[in-house]
Amino acid sequence: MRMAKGVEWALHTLLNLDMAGGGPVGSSQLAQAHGLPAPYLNKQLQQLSRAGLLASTPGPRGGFSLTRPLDAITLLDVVQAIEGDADMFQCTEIRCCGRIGELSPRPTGPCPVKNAMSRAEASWREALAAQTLAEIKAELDTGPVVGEIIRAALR
Amino acid sequence: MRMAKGVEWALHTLLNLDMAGGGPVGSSQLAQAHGLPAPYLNKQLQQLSRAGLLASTPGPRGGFSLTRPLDAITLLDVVQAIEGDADMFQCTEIRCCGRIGELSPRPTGPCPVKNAMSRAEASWREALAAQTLAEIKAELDTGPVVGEIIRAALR
DNA sequence: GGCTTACTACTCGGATACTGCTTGTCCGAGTTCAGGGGG
DNA sequence: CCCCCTGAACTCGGACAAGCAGTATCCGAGTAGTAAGCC
Repeated sequence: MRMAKGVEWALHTLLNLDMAGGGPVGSSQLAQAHGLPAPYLNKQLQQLSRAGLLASTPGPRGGFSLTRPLDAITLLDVVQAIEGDADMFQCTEIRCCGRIGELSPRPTGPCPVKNAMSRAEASWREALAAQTLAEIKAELDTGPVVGEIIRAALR
Repeated sequence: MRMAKGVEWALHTLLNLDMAGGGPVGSSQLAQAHGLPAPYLNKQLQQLSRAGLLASTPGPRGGFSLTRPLDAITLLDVVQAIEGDADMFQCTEIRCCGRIGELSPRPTGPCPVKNAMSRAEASWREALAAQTLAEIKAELDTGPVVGEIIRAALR
């Protein structure tokens, strides 16, 4: 149950894109900024694009750009864009299989085990949705110099 | 980011063991109860045993038995026993790599991205720790007949 | 000199191999029980 | 009749393959910019 690395990459890349100043930035430059494999980062950015977080402009001087400010992007948006929105606990209804399944009457209500796990998962998603990238940027930002450095790294 | 099936298997098996009445039950019988592959379920039960949730008795008439009542077992105990206690978001400190890492001074505090993800994960763990298996059993239990059926399935 | 047009270079986008982990399986060490033999 | 011993069967425990999702990579489609040719 390890989260994909792409989530970490996407989060840092989104923060960098905000610093870049709005213009489109190519995936190779974004990859160089953190020493990531460019083609694979590109794949993740495409998923962010499909989710509506990024806009992609083809051609020279093209690249990816944010579609909305950081305070309108939550951690949940990014996680769902990269990982998908499937539950991490997937009930396979084993209560209906095997000898117990044969001997018991078919259950009517939903599986209580699944319910309990879903409740916990919901509070995780809630916490993710409560965090915007703007808040993270505020923790990260130590001065105007940082912006200059990132803009230089993305050149 | 899919949770291992072993968690679902372990949860149902723990509930069944409680119904069985305290005596040790072999892994093959527990597997037959839900139509699961016996050797692999055995592997999971060993992990529960190492975590202290189960006691294993070897030899004929041996098997696994609960070490404490269901109201002293939380979902978190089971998840940690099967999945391990590693964070699902693992920060690889990419902020220190690539051009940004070279141009920026080495950061002093912890990574804000990691902090934010850890906060969400903590609330997930909190929710897991707040749910005991006894509560799930209460939702599941529809009458004294069910206990009879499960005891019959484990014979 | 200005406009059109063809070309080039650069971007994204999806299709294609590779790796590590989850899943599934097997066989050996240890223990209890049962049965037979002896006292 | 009771006790001891030997054997066998059954259990857990860890070591060994297979499948699949995540990881990494490559090449093609499309577009903007540019430069040359023509009016």
